[in-house]
Amino acid sequence: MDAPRKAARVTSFEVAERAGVSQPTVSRALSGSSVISEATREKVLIAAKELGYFIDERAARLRRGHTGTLATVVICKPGGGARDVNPFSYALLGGICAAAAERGLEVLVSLQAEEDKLFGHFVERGQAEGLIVIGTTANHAAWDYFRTIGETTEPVAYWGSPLGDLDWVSSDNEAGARLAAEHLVERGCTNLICIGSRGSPQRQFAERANAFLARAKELGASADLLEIEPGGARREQGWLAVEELLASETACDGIFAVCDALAFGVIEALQDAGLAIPKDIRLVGFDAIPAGELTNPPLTTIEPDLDQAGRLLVEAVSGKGPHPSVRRVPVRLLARGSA
Amino acid sequence: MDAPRKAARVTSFEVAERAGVSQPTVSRALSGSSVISEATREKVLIAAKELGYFIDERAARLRRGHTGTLATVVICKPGGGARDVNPFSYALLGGICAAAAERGLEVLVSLQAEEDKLFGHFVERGQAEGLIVIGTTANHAAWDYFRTIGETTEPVAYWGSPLGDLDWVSSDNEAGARLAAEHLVERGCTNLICIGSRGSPQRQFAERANAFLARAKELGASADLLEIEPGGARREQGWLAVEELLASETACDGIFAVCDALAFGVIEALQDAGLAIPKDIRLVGFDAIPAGELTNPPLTTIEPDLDQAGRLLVEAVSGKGPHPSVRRVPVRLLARGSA
DNA sequence: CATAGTCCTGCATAGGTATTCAAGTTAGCT
DNA sequence: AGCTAACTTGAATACCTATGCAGGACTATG
Repeated sequence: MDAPRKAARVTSFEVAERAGVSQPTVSRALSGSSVISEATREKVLIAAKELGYFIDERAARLRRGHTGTLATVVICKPGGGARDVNPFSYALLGGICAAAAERGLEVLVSLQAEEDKLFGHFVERGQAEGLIVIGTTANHAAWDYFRTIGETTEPVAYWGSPLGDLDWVSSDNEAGARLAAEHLVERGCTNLICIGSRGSPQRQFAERANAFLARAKELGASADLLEIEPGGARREQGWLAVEELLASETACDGIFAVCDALAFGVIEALQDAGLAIPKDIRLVGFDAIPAGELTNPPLTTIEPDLDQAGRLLVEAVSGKGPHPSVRRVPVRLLARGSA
Repeated sequence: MDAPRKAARVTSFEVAERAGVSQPTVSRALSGSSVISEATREKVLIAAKELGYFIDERAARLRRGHTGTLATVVICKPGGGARDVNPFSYALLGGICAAAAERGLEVLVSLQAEEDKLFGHFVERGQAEGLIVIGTTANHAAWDYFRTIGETTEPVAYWGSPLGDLDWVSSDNEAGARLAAEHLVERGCTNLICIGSRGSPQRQFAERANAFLARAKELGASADLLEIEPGGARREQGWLAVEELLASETACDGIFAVCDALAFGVIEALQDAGLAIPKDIRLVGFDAIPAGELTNPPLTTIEPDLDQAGRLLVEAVSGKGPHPSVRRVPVRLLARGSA
């Protein structure tokens, strides 16, 4: 009873016939780049519009041999899946999409936690020319898998790879951490605590922590690391860290949390303890996720240039040459209320 | 000097040769569904693994005639682009991805604000079988465009379409708004204000506002609408609405903001005015975006079941029949601190 | 042993575009 | 007018897989 909804595709042959030219001419007229007389192109464009013709990307890509598409895998937390993604990953995804659009590339996004059929293989299956891997570093299995992928010759770029000698892009963690230290010291803090981790797989966190501690000491402040349990950076961990800090009665008037998610927990814990931010303790985060505006006080944080980040990632997988390198995205201090 | 990195693709013919069978047999062995002896399948799988063979999706899709892919367009704010997306859209995207994965579908995501080459046309160009449109309703040009798309025979589903008689899915706005009214009245509020809009294109907001006002009055409370400027639902608008409310000296002990983003502005404005939440005024939002946990107090809100939302959207574009309908996603009240 | 039936595999082809190669046309120049 | 060069177009084909169809091998049954 149901009439078949799929109208047969309009092909370039039909357009050609209507325009009174050959199929290759249609192809050339529409791809635009080729040498085609303006009159002919006009005819073809009109015929195409009249027939409602659209290039069949399936065929075009097969023939062309490439797709103009860039796959982005957002590694999710093992349990949570696509519903529990760090807002920073989404912000970064925005930067990637913007950069890809600048270059006329499409973006195929996969939010995945467990390995399965859909997990990667975009490049091998000819669906994309490059692969960008972002997301939580806490999913070891996923990172192991994508490390393997990257060790083949495929163009893969990682945001903050936790291991291997692969191309990866990240915020300029050291510069950001130094900015945080300087900001706190300038505002009179003398006893600083860095809440973070030096252990794998949080390589980025280690960079931030080390640079913060070094710069703080350089500036004459005392500075210690309060180590969180490695693997993931969640609000609860920030909360627990402050619990520990207060229990130990360590002197502290300034805290640097190596990522905003931790900082959110810090705010909560400090307020639970009746401490005022920034009066009693100043706080700086890292990542500048938008939700940082909502806390009370709003979170002062280090903001990476995500447009630049997107560009570097896209460039890394679009470029031809085998140039393994680590690229740093510039950061700035985003002063809001907490420090 | 650079050796060409692109190794020529391994084709099914090469696998066939190595396995001592024909190309069609390879195809059948790998697609799995067909009738192939176990011994032959084994041989083929081994040969494929040895050669590092992957199906060329470009060719497979051309031959097959479909792609197993679902395009999702996130409509962005005209100026902001991919970097200024409502967190709710991302949460919804998570639900869509999860639902698509359940069905073995891939998701092609496009974050776009301006109409250009990449703006849609996924289905027409044979890149996807269905199109899901989500995102801000404030981008009129974009919605106009996608309304046109939807009026052709293509399978398109919208989240909260502002116009037309198209398939669309949304939260159960009326049920949610009633829950909000009941919650506030149960807690003793008698003078309620709804901050929202009844005007197009925010059809969802109108549903929420109307249902809230009706239910509140049903319960014997006074309830009025404080209309915001239509188009977009931003924090600043919530802030301005409270300004206006306070200036008018309207009695008010409970506020329902038709979306969380507005509610964030409400919190800020109330606190600026020295009013305590929930002591002086109770507040309920709508959407349950994760950032609502961070405000002080955390935002009580209406939470739609986004897994269900994803499933409905995916189902709407995967299904065959032309069944224009509006589907409602169940909601629940997420009681946090603000009411 | 013959025949029907079942199961598996190979042959041939379609799917729609981009590109190579060659041919046709027109313009430019002496 | 004659020749060359530049420009434009068409014919044929490759890209790689999935599938309709037919045929071959093998089993079971009479």
